[in-house]
Amino acid sequence: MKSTEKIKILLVDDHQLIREGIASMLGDCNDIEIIGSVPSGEEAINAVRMNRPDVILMDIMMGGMTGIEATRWIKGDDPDIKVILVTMEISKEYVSAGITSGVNGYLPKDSDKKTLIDAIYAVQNGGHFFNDAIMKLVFEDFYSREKLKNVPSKLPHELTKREYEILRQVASSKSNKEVAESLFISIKTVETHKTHILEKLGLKNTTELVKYAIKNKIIAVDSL
Amino acid sequence: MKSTEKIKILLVDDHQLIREGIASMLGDCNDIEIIGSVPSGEEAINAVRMNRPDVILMDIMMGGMTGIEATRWIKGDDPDIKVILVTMEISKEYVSAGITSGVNGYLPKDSDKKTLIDAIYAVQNGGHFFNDAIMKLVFEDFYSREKLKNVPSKLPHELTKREYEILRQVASSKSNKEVAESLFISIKTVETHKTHILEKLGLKNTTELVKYAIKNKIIAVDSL
DNA sequence: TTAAAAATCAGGATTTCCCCTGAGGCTTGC
DNA sequence: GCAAGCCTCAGGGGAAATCCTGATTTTTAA
Repeated sequence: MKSTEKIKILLVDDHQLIREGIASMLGDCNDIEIIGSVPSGEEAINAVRMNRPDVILMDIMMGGMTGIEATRWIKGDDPDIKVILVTMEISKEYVSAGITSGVNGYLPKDSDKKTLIDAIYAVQNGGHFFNDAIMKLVFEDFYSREKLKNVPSKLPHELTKREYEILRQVASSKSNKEVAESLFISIKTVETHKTHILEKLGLKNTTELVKYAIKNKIIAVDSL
Repeated sequence: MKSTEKIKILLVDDHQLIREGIASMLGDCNDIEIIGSVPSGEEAINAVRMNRPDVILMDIMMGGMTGIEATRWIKGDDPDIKVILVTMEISKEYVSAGITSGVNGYLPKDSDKKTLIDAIYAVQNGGHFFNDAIMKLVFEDFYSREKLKNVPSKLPHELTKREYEILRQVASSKSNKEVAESLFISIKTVETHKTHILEKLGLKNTTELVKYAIKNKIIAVDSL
């Protein structure tokens, strides 16, 4: 990039207030130009095709497509476009997923102006930018993983042992029939158990049951 | 620990100069008492059995036994004794090895007095202490590993935008009917899309689709 | 001991899912 | 223009899931 050219920024966030806040933060910066401001990942993808930005500042949690998903899409079209994810709360899962999808930076929404501009310059120059809180988060995750190798997971006995067994199998994408065969019981019994499980946990259907199982570490997500 | 009792420290380093340097740093601290000062890991283990310290400040690289090895021994006898490793240079291997063997803190030798005392208090209160350089080191390692994961994949857009929209909604536990209503299209269309999605992604049914969506951060697990 | 909870199963009704074939309209790229 | 891909919809059918009521046996807990 020639030094005379401004860094072109695209803002993506479903809250207009946030977008305008960032825009005003960057307003008096001579080297930076905001070329677009859209409220969703879908529109971001379109905007990028219309007018290619250098750096995208994007929220993670948005109405439709997540920032992660949009990043993957955009990077698929043009890997040289830099993406900085901006988020309310930082969570380890999203940091690592973000890095895997190729984001170049990660900022909390309460970052100050200097941090924001530093981040933009850093990614524009081919580097990456993750603030201390995020590095700390990744470290804490590393620490707990290294330290807590063999800790037996305990979970509240909301469900009976049998129900728990059914839950695990159903969440592993087995059909009622397959579960029945695997446990040598009737399909009708499986159905009854399943009804009880959904009742007890306040869930609607099997898909919510899968999410419950993943959330509570009853099954692993990578089992695919 | 009663607040009237001092924190009992054991110093372990094969350089007497270092031990005395640390001792003098902690000399005027009323809450801290140095109960021992030994030049090797072996002697540290003996010293611990004679007179139990609360916190051990130990060098990593020593003549015989390393600080890592000594930590493992000591923690095997009494896991409640806190260990802070002190080192000349930081290296990723030693940080991770240290954490695995249960150290509670990790300091470079050029730490100032305040940092040293902060670290002692932190581990004494059940926490851990790793300075910024070490967290950064771990993060950079994490970053490069995560980023490498992405390089070979480089997968094209497997799904169309519409299919992603369907996928997102289905994975959010909506029924075909609900998805159809939300998008103002026919249930039959939703079914067609869904069939295509399952085909393209090599999935069996809706539960696997949910897991795929979670794994790829298309939906969040905590949306329950 | 007795009551409650858990685990098992059935019949029947209704809905939803999944798959198949086929097809019309639409935009995009060559 | 024309092929290709995408989005839309339909009919039909089999499989599966969901929901209901009701029941028996075993296990657990009060």
